[in-house]
Amino acid sequence: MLALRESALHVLLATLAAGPFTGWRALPGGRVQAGETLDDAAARELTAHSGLANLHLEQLYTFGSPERDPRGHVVSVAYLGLTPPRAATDPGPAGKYTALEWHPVAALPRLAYDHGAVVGIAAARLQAKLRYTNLAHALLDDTFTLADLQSVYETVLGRTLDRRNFRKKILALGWLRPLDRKRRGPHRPASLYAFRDRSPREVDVLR
Amino acid sequence: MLALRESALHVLLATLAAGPFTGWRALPGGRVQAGETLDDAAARELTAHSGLANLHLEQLYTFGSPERDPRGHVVSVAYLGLTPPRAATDPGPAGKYTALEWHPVAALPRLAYDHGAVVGIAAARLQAKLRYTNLAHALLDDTFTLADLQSVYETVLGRTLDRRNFRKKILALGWLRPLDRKRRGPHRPASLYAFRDRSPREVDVLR
DNA sequence: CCAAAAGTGTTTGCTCTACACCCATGG
DNA sequence: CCATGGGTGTAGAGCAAACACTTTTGG
Repeated sequence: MLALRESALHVLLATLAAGPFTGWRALPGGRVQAGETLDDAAARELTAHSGLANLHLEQLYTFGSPERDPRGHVVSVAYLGLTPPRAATDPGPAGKYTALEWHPVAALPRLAYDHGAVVGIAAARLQAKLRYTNLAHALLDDTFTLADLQSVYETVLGRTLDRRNFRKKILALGWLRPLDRKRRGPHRPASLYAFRDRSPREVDVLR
Repeated sequence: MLALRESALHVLLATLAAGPFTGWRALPGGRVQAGETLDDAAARELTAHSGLANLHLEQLYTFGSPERDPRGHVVSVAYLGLTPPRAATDPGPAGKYTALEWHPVAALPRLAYDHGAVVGIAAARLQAKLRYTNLAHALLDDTFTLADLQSVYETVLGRTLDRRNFRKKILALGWLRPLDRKRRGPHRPASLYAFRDRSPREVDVLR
């Protein structure tokens, strides 16, 4: 589960209460139940642990090296989840974990199993898909300013973008619907926007 | 396993000798063995059935719908394999299959399980990666002409490309090493090329 | 000498990039 | 009125697309 908090990429980590890595941090997860789709299992596990629901979840990669779990040969199907800011608060302890907390990806503790590598692959996938899809919607609340949206791109891509060029390009894509509302604040109010459509769209680029 | 034969995308299909889909066509595969990586298992199965070895193999997607196999809940990790023309001959019957044959993807028979969908996802992945990686090397023999290479792109992308622009762009990438040999034929001989490096490279494009 | 594929440059339009100033609001 | 972030246009460069003729060989 990835989210942006204070302009930094964060990942939701669990503290393990049992097993060979007791006390270590790891990605939350669980087993597929009989008669259940992999997608369903990922959504069920996520909701059970964190209360988060209805978020973007997509299959990431399947890990099956025999030595990844000291207890035996386990195959794990990793999922990439994305959370908008309003849902990205620490859920606290739940079920089999003694804690569930957001950690900045740039400064992670050592993770149990091969989960450190999993986070790296997830971040790379997010960065790649942001370049050619409308996936940014999954990291934003329903309404947002263009500055918010630009911040998503800048944080994930790891560099700054020219504000005028960004606005031109992103508006030309036609993905956004301008709202009649403004976000008030200490300075000039910013126009609010929403995505017209959250279903996947591909494009030729935001470099 | 995908390959290009006579300028058409083909897939290697097995004819099942047992099970609920006896006589149907399906993608060749098998079970992971104890102590074995998923990648290793894919390579082992491929070699065992077809004698093909040392080819491009990458994880494609993991399928786990409970209803995909009538015998029970099976999770399959699908791999995308690519074969150069010289290896893409029908391997004939082997092991648990009564036949192993290349079929054009454009006119497939009905496949067992959900394998029809798997082939569709594989073709889409191939098309996407051809656009931004040097993956074409896996579909070509060691030496080839620029016309051969252009044909790979045209076949997989499904449209024709301007010969002059194609040559300019592909040579500008620096991926190719010109050889001192020519391919003789009924017409003007064509210069032969090889890939300098078959390790994965990404680029901004061949549209 | 004919058929067929190989080989090669230039022009045009478009897209991306770089860049600076005024505006609206809260405090 | 001041500080701060919001909002906007244009000019130049680089890239992609369109396009036709000559060359080389085998038969």
